[in-house]
Amino acid sequence: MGKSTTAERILDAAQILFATKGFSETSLRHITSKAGVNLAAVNYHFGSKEKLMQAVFERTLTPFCDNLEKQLLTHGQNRGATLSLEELFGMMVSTADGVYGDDSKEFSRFMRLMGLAYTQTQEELRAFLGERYGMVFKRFLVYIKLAAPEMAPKELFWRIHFALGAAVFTLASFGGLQEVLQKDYGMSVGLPDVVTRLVPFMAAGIRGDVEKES
Amino acid sequence: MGKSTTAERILDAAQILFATKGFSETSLRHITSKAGVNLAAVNYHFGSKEKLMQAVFERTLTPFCDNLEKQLLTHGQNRGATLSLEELFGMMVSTADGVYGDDSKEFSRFMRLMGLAYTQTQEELRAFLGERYGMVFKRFLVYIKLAAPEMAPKELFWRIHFALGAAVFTLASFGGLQEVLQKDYGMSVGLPDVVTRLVPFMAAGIRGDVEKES
DNA sequence: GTAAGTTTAAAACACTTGTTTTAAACTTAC
DNA sequence: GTAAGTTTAAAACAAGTGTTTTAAACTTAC
Repeated sequence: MGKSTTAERILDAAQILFATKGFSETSLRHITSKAGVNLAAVNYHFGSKEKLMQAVFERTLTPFCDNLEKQLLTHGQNRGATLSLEELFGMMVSTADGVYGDDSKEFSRFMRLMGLAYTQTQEELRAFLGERYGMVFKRFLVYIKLAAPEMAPKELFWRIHFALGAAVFTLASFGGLQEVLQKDYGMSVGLPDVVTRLVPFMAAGIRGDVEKES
Repeated sequence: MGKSTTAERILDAAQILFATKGFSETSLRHITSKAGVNLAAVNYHFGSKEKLMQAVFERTLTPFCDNLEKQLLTHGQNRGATLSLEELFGMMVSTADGVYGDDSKEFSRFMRLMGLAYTQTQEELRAFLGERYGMVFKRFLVYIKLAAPEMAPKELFWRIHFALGAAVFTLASFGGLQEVLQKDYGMSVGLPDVVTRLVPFMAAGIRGDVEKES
């Protein structure tokens, strides 16, 4: 365990603390003390707390997006047919799996981090993520449109955000929900369990297996 | 505008600032300066920042829950048949409508506040809300269970939270999404428009018009 | 071994935070 | 008018924040 560099240990500690307590609620002194390094080291390696936050996201978001795009291109070209919604969302899940290996705890942690990035008001961080990864997101949206071609753009727009909300909200509050489920139902669940339920929910909602009653 | 009491002006300012910036990111000095009152007034009337947060939620959550329960009881007894998911969610919408009148901006703001209460790590606030409004929430869950009787409890638990996430996320970021829709699609929508799309989405997702593929 | 880069220790900086206190002024009710 | 309650002003408190600086020690590469 002594092999990791100071910068890596800072990133590890920061990722854990950010995910569990939020950004504003986590201090640099808390991070460095958990990492077992000196306070000055964080500014030496990253420059500021803001840049440290960006580095935490960059470290795992970059390989994730690279892998996802690779998968999208190959699967999109191999078969002339369009990808289904389930296949698209499943692709994201398997990509995340590939990046995180079987360390589902780290995966869960980063998912919560993504939720916080959306929910928490961190203007600079949001700008950074948008500028850096916005294109990948938009390219993914194109595939979703292809998977639901008969739907009006306006309707699809809202349904995508409904589905996105379901995912972000659930993953962001995953820890809390886990506790409730344990206490009230006496059941325990892991993140993969939830994700496999989440994907069909999103797909069904977007596809809209809804018969109008009015 | 000079009619409102000091306590009310503090609550108003706090509600707006909490909703837009989050809890930790909003200082008491920011609140009191926006409210145009003295800093000491907040501790005089509420005791602490934590109690102020609770008071903000209590002010609008209490009438909402009271009205909802009243509606649930009358509609549940009048007809022996169970209420459908669409009817249940529609009941929440009309209850919110009744409490907030046509001030859709305040409604949207409070929805975002509810989202933050779930997402943001505020242990004391979560405990307070659970203790104070947990029963109403559970009673509502019973009606949902009756509307989807054939589903496993665990599965239903998660689908409810998926649907909840879709609602909270969408309504909370309604203002931002409206802008995007206007800019990218040249379309404008009102809150009722979105709600009428949201209710079927939630109902379809929970009911689970999904065929298992594994 | 020398130089460059890294890490630590300790302290200080300027600033913000929630909270409390003091005294004076104001409002309301009886 | 007196008393109780309210609100303000201003200041201080103790604690925590991100950031910077200093000097010394350590590691690595050439």
